[in-house]
Amino acid sequence: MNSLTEENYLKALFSLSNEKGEVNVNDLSKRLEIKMPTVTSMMKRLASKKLVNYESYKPLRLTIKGKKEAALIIRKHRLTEMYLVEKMGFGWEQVHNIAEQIEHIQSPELFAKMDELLGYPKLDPHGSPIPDKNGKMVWKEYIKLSECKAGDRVKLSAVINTTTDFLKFLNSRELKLGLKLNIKSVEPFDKTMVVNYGKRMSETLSHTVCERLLVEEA
Amino acid sequence: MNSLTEENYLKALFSLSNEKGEVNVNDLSKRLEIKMPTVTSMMKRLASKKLVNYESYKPLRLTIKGKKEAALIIRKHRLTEMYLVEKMGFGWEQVHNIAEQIEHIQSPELFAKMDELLGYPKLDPHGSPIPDKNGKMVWKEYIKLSECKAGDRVKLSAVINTTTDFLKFLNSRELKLGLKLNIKSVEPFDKTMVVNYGKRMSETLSHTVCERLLVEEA
DNA sequence: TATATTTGTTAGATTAGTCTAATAAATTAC
DNA sequence: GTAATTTATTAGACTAATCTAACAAATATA
Repeated sequence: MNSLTEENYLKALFSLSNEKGEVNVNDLSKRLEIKMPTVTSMMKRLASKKLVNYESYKPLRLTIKGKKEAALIIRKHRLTEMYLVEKMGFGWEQVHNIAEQIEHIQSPELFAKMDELLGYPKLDPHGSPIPDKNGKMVWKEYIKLSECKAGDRVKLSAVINTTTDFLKFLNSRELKLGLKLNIKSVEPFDKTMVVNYGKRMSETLSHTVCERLLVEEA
Repeated sequence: MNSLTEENYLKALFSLSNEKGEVNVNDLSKRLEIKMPTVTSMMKRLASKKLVNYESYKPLRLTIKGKKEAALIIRKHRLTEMYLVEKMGFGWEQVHNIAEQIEHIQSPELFAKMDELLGYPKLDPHGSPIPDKNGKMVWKEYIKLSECKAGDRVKLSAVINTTTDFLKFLNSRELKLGLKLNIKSVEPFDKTMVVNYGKRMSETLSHTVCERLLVEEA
């Protein structure tokens, strides 16, 4: 069994690897807000548990076992978020911190029950895939809204980099998953987009926002 | 903020105090399965946080503040047990270990939501009172079934000393809270009782079982 | 390429939470 | 009322998880 701390390192390493390929001690240190020497020593510990392949001065890599354990923690996190939103009535901007704690609960029964009550969902409230019981996780092929062009009609399918403030911003504009968006124009200077959707005929979205919205063909 | 470990000491001390009045280092040591020197040093820590009144060789006493914090952890535990049973479909014998973990979650919103969804329950699935938001908790005046006599008609209102095995035993006899029991006879030799209830016309209950069943006048 | 900067490791200290061994106080038994 | 037993404390060691300071390797820059 891994400690809560070890689980947090695994999860962070897993996420960073998916985000940017090679992960350094420095990257992990910044993500976890833990000093580099501490990270180095934890990497040695996780290496001794066969969860990480660690060699001095080389990029950090999870082993197959490490990836699986990380994915199963993320599974618990995302099932919890989905449960909190779907069954308890929380908003998608409220669930991260609670799930961050509940993901460490040791009880296969609890998560099996959530899964069952939710009808075995494939995606969490932010559109991210929920890894299956074996830790398998597949992202559908989305593109960023920022990569689309004027005239495109797309469906909003996932949101990434989901800070509370960003999610509150999306709430304020009634931007929800599943929504169809029409891109009216893209400002060449700053890549700001003007879109319409639902009853909103002309909403302006900054490039920063558009980069965090994942869409597919409508 | 108290650590998970500190919370467990507070909770154990609170429960032991309610069970037997004066609590020694030795009692707490046995309850937590932690050696006495460790308990002594934790008591000094909790004393420095004004949660426990500690004097060498004297019985341990929670301060008002310590009692309140302990009761609020028990509140989270019992709300969670109730939620797991009422909203997720777990059996009363399955919820203790999950609640034991979830009681440490730091999220007033989560427990407020459980409370709301449950309709502000006063009792947990075992009939124990749920402390209110101020840590106030009142036990109704129950007596042990073992203290009743032949001919009494009583209502089963709470169960105590609820190990998983005991709760499974109750399940196997269809013994649930709210049930009306008629005491047919009490064996003077070993205090075994013969009772009937529901469709069961003659069930024999050992003294050990009867001491763990709390009843009130039917 | 030599130097400066960034990144990573080693060494050593700190705190929380645990233990065992030794000792001391309190209680119980004779 | 002394001795035996139980209970409690002190002292010292250990692991997990963190830190800072110093040094070393790798990378970027001039």
